[in-house]
Amino acid sequence: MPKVGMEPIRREQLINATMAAIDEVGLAEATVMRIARHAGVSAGIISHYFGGKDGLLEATMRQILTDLNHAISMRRHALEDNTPRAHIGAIIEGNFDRTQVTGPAAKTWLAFWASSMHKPMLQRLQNVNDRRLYTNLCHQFRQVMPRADARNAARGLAAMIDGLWLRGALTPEGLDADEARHLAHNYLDQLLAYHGCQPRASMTETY
Amino acid sequence: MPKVGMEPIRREQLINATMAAIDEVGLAEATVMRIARHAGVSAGIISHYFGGKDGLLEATMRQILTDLNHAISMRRHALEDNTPRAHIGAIIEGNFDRTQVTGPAAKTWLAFWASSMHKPMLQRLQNVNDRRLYTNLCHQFRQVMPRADARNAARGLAAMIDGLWLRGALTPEGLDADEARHLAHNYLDQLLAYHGCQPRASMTETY
DNA sequence: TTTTATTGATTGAACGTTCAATAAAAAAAT
DNA sequence: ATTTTTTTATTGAACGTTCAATCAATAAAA
Repeated sequence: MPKVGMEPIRREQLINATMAAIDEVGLAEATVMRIARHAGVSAGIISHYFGGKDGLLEATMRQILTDLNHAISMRRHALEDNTPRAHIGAIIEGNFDRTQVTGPAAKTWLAFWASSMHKPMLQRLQNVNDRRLYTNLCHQFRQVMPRADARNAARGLAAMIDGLWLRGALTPEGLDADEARHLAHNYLDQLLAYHGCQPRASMTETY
Repeated sequence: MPKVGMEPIRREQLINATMAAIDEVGLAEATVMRIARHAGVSAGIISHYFGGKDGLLEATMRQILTDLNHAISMRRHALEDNTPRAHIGAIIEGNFDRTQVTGPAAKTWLAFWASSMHKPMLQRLQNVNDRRLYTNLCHQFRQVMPRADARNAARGLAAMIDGLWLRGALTPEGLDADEARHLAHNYLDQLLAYHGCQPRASMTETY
């Protein structure tokens, strides 16, 4: 079987297998053997390509964060108008991208989040991502409200997004992405309404 | 050392030691030996009083949920007025009780939450607690808004509370409980304002 | 003397990592 | 074209470690 140029293929296989294994039995029982079996390779190959289990887990988390940021920036670059509402809306939409919220990636993300409390490397990755989200939100809010208000709006919306995400990952039925987006957008409307911004044309209900 | 009636004392010691160990090194590395050392006893005693490590972890999660519910219902019974706003406010305050949000209990709670995804017993405990919070919020909201709105308000506020909680447990500095309460209360005000309720006398800022 | 509480060495299972062996593909030599 | 050599990719058994659970031994209290 050995051909040249297997490395990128195996890396992708193993990262996907890691998410599948964590989705299946959780991080604690996602052993190298189980992950390798998912990818259809032997256990030893993990150390060969990732230096060890920790390297594979780190690479998997990087992949998830990369995908998430990609989903967000794609939507932001596709915007027609440059209003803060549009940008923040795109951030919300990106966070609730179907590929992110459904399936193995969501549970893997939550598992890593919890694990990052005591693993410095994961914590670092988490922090960088958190700060980017906060900074982006803050920058947009500051264009329509004072700085102190913008900071609180950014923190509130970030908490709302995470809360919806986490509840979605935990409910056995999985996240109702539409409802989550609805709640986040309405919260955004409420935050902006206090500063004289018009709500969107559609979806002006109260909840 | 052996005296009669040690059981309740040891159980409490070991549950507290479990939280301390999880706070220190995380659930994955909270071994029975480390927990026992924290409590100043030997490892074997855990199986004696809890039937095994799983029994101790389950008892610890029960304790945390009991404490949380206690903090909430104490505040609700101490209310002077019976308005929905007051009750929901008490639920918020209870959730951000200092003893809950600070220290070992918060990180232990988050660790269990993540772990509950793949451990049926923990998931059951989590579900019961979640449903109680949602039911209580829903019941209060329904007194001032239509049922569909109340359901969404309850889900939104529950997500907000969890999001603030989780972000607090993960930030190295710990949760700023005052800011979290502030954000949650203002979100509550916004939810109620749409249905003709007056905001609280104080704290009518926008964020 | 009997009961209750506790210890800690031992056991067996499970884990991540390592590495010599293997096999296929690619390159070089004939 | 065929054969030989080299390189690359992969395996899986062996190793050392770590963990939870067990239980005979022990010691204090009743």
